[in-house]
Amino acid sequence: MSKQLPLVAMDACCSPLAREPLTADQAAELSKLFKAMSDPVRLRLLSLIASHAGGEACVCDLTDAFDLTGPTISHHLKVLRESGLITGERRGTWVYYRVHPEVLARLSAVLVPGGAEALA
Amino acid sequence: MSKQLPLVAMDACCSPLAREPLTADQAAELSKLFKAMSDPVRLRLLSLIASHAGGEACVCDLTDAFDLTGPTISHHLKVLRESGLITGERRGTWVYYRVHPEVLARLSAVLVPGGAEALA
DNA sequence: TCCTTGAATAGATGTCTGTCGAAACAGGAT
DNA sequence: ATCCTGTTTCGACAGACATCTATTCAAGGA
Repeated sequence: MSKQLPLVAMDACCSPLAREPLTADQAAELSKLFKAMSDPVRLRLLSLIASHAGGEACVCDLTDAFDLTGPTISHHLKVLRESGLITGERRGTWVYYRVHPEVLARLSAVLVPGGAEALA
Repeated sequence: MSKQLPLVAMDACCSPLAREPLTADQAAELSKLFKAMSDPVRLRLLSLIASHAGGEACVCDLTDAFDLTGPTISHHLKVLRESGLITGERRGTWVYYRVHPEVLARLSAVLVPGGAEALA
């Protein structure tokens, strides 16, 4: 549980969608992030974690918010983790997740012209 | 070809992901947009259209940029159209597409805390 | 009118993905 | 050591999706 840092969105980051055509590689990288967020459950998970007090939430909190089994939630968390959007850390019995705000920020910047400057 | 205006992203728009948990409905709407952008080809199409001179591109320009058949490109354009991200207009022989920048902007705003203000 | 070209639709197919139940793993408590 | 609870992994299955070929529709030009 240590190699899922923001490997993505580092080079495919800073050129807004509308400034010049994405290369195939950039598009492939970005699409992974969007795909991770293309599921309603994962979006709510992301939002639950991001908006939770202290910036982190334990899996137990998350599971209760859905009519889904534990394994399904765990699967979605894994997708978010492997996309670099969140990280999970085990502390004792529970596992706590927190978001990587930089990744969200970069993604946000890609969508709007001049969005890259907002990161500086 | 007229009812695919920004039906989405109008009410699920303005509360950043990290401020409060998304409702199931908001997540469902947003996920449609992200799903539309979760394909590399569609991302490149979006970028090609958005960055094209005059803010619009005809299908013929787009098709040449990929090793894909016409119907496949047409399919992807339809997905983007039905998600409200682009609109298409026929002028004579060719069909021209352009993006809806507001939708991209709202999406961008959802991702970052305080992003909603950037729209005002 | 007919033919040609650009674009969309229809149908088919192989792959990916969201979900589940069952089982395995990790820590703490008894 | 043994159980109990929280979390992840495994295997399976139904539905969704990207792509293709063949066909159809739209608009001009001969």
